[in-house]
Amino acid sequence: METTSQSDAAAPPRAPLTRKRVLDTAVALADEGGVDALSMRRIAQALGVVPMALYKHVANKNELLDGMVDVLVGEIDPPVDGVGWRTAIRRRVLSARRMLLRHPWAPAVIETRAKARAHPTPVMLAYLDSMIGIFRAGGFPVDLTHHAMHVMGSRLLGFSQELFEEGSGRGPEPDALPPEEMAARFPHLTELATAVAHDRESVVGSGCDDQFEFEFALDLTLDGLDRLRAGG
Amino acid sequence: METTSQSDAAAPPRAPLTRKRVLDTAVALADEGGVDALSMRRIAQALGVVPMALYKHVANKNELLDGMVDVLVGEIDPPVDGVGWRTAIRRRVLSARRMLLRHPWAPAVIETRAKARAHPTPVMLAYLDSMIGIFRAGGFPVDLTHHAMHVMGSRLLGFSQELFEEGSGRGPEPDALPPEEMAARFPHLTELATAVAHDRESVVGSGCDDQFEFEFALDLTLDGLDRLRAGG
DNA sequence: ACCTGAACACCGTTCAAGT
DNA sequence: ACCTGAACACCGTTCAAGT
Repeated sequence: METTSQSDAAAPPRAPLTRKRVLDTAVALADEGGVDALSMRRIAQALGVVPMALYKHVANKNELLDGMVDVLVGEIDPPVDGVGWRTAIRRRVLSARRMLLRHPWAPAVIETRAKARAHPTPVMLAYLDSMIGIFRAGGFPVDLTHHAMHVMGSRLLGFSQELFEEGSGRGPEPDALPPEEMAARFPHLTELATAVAHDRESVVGSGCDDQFEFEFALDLTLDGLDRLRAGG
Repeated sequence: METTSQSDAAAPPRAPLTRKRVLDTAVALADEGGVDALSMRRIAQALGVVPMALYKHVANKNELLDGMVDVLVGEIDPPVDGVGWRTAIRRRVLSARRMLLRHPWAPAVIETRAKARAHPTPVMLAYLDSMIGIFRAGGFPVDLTHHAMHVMGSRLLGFSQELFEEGSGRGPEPDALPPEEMAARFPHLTELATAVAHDRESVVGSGCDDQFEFEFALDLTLDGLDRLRAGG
């Protein structure tokens, strides 16, 4: 195959390769053919680039998947002011659902990413923080907000299990944010995490009691169903 | 490498290869190294068998994954009699949760399998049918049972989205059960499906209104949270 | 008729050789 | 210093050649 020109007027550089272009192309390919059909080689081909060129913008395929999830979280509508917590949460969750319907491969990828990484990306943290902020502004005390986030879990982003597992002794991740920056950027998340940690200061693990949270959510659901049943 | 013997007293045949042995080994390998580390070649190696030998017992890797999910569903405790619907559902869901904790790779696989297949395996159908049966026996009318199954969705088996998508015009699957067998083996499921179809006989699609179901579950959850908040 | 080794068309990623 | 082709160690699956 011949190049279009060998003169110094080179072929149009087709826009420089950027992280955003790589991630957007990856998302588009996954939308078309599912995540199984997604490969580094195919993304490169779609961008008219040699496979190795991608590695300048993403460390490896796992990090590419993290980046893709960030793109999706960015598609969720930002919270609206002045409408009350319930309307704000409801709109946000329905926006997240619309995003998931556009990208049916997303829940499975998010599920595996949440299990594989010790902690979520900053984009994900910002989403969770903003969601917590809505509950807090709506008059929910910290502990009920904590339960509420667990209850909403599977509806917030298509997760079925807990949002993020504990680091489980793997030690701090290399790309963890310093605590001060965490507190500054994600104040609601920090407040909640601090309250939870203080709550169980005498317990070994500083994380949530996942079993309790699961049963709390389950009982809330069963209560609701029972009420409907009794009401006819 | 030499064979242990060339005499007619052959090496112990290590138990004949069966579908169950293939699936159990696959589940064990996934438990150890995650689903990414699972390959046909590795399963074969663990069984001391040539890779192609597996294809006598599973059609391909996707069908292997379906079989693995069936193994997991089989680990959920059967329903208990004489305890009331609420206790029965609660125990069952908590048993499903324990299964998921034993196999952290399961939700992502179930998620992808539910999206890839047009309909669930008979084992999965039996699980869902039995769950519906508990609600019905507990006095829930069919339509409320329908909503309840959607509400419980993500807790029933770690699904986040709808349990199974509509066939979406792909036509009947080759391995679909004939309607009479469906009705005989899964009576509750059939009753519910019939009621739903009748409900929307004037609508084109015969499936559920997923959007309605999602909002129903969301509002049930929000009602419960609001009640707790108001109660202090 | 049954089984299986080699082969095919892929993968993600490394690395040394080019510019 | 930067970029990249070939190569490495894998995949799932086909298929023809063996018994």
